Amino acid sequence: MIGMTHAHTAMERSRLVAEAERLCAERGESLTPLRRRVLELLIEQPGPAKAYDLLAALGSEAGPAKPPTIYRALEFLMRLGLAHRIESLNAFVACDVGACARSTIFLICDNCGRAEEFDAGHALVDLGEAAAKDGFEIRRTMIEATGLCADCRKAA
Amino acid sequence: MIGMTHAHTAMERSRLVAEAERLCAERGESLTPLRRRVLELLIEQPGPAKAYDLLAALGSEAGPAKPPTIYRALEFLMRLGLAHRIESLNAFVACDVGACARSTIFLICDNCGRAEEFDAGHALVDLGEAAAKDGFEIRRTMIEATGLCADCRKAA
DNA sequence: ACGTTACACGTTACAAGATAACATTTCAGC
DNA sequence: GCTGAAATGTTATCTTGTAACGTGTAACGT
Ligand SMILES: [Zn+2]
Ligand SMILES: [Zn+2]
Ligand SMILES: [Zn+2]
Ligand SMILES: [Zn+2]
Repeated sequence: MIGMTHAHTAMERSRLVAEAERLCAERGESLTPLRRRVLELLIEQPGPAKAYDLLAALGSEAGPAKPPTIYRALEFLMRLGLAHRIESLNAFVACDVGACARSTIFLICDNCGRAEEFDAGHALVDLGEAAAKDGFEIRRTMIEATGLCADCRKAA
Repeated sequence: MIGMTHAHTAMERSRLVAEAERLCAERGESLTPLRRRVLELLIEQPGPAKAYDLLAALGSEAGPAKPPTIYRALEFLMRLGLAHRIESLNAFVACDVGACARSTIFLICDNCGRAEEFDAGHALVDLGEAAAKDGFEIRRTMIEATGLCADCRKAA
């Protein structure tokens, strides 16, 4: 179900979309109406969105859109770093910090289901160095931590 | 396809299984023939194994086993930390370092597909501290990094 | 203007991954 | 032997993701 609450203010939302426009222009890619609509849907979500829920939300009177529609749009957005896939949830989120192409860190609340995109400072560097000692060259790192968010901790 | 090569020597394999026996005894859980067989299958794999490939490998003349069979065994093994799920691959591996229940780090080679379980030292601690500053209490962390393993780097 | 190419998007069909619900077996403890 | 809990078997279904091919459209060189 695609909810009514919003994770971002209207101002933040338009900032994110404007930022996406700028990035696409810079890269010579086009943020078509469909892609833009999917990005907006993602931004409006209070938390990670499932592909088939997005499909339903995209749909018209003619019924929900077909799977390739949404997966292609998501692939595009992810290629530019405008959206991320949360592997442990099979769900997608709009990038909250500005087009991370290589590595992402999410803190996922077990209680409310929200996913907070996070900048871990040195954690990534340390991991890269540790892996290098082992001969492994990291290209991309995905970190998904689960636990309790600040709000849910207060509530409990 | 479940291959013929082995990621572990026979000695390592029996050590891992013996370790699993010990852990189950300690926890009052039982490593039934089925669960043990699935663990052995995982250990024999050269890399992450897909659930349906394990099913086929489990199968008898009566055809492949049914999905719940393998998913239940995997759930058990994962609950004890004897197996891990690699989210970005929808695949499973035997634990290589001894029953990690809370957090795992994998280095996944884009070229050969192998997944190396890894101990990242301070990376996890740093992440936990950084998240705590944000009010988030981490319970479990999953890290999946992709890149080139030492072998594939040499080959290239 | 015309064909060509590249790209986005539509549509159908299917593959792959996972679980719900209920039946059956097994075996320890009474 | 009976009973209850845990493990396993079985059927059906659900969710998630892709392959393959067709259609529309705009830019490009001729
Ligand atoms: Zn991001
Ligand atoms: Zn929460
Ligand atoms: Zn482990
Ligand atoms: Zn490799």
